[in-house]
Amino acid sequence: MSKETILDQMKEEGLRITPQRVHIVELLFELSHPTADRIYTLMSEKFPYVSQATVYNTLKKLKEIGVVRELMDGDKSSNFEVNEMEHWHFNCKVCGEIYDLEPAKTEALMAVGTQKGAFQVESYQVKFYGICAKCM
Amino acid sequence: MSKETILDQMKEEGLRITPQRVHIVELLFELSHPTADRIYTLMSEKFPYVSQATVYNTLKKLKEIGVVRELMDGDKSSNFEVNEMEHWHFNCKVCGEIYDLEPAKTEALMAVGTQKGAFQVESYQVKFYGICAKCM
DNA sequence: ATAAATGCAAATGCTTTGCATTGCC
DNA sequence: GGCAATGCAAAGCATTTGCATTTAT
Repeated sequence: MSKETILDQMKEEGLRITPQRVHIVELLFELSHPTADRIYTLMSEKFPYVSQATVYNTLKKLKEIGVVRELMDGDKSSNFEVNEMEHWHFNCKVCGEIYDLEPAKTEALMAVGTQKGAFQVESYQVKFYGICAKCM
Repeated sequence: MSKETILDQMKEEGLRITPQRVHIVELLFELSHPTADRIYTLMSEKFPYVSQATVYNTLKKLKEIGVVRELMDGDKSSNFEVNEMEHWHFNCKVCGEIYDLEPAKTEALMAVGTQKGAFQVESYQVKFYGICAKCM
């Protein structure tokens, strides 16, 4: 997915293309799993008067139209990423970095989810925790 | 794991056994993946002056000594469970209920986590989202 | 006796909301 | 021109913290 694809998608969904929104999309491509606050901080360099509300609301809309995913990890603040092809995540407990991993066969996972035959699985989330190479 | 096991574990770790804590442990066995607030509400029936701080702090300590697990799902408040044998979860998006599932072969999952040979995986989390039988 | 746990209230941190103003389409 | 997006401030919610009092050991 490219910046242009996302902007097109936004137009299709009736969202307006503002300079702030364009820059949020750009930052989503430049950064690795940024938080809303990290985006806000970097936004401020280019748009000194940008508000957190704009960042949060924009990310929410982008999530709603399906071009952005939110990675939620409880008490910590959410991380965001462009909704590319499916993948899993590895969270380093030392540096906090989030790494992308190739997914295992999804059919196998879905089968687990559907065990007992009573669950209509729409999605699942797999997250690994540990220590990354840099921190070992 | 039984209530007594947990209380023993608490003593071993130097935690004091108070009536409030005993009841929190009992509720953890009676309820299905309760939130801190749900525990607090039910606590109030038996201990009208219990505070949220007591519930939150106790759950935190129980987590620290490893007898309780916290299921975190982002913006929503956390759910808690006794740390029994490993299992996965299914979240129903209609009723919000959390169901326990048998885990698939963990070795396979660990292997995915260790792909690229650079991650020391300590734990992982698998969660399914969808609609449960009751809600279909 | 003493160190930890409790209850209360205030504080925190992330995110959302209300509202007047601005600016895309 | 009309309606959505912005910026600002205030509100919301879950959770944590400080502190004086109580209580388990």
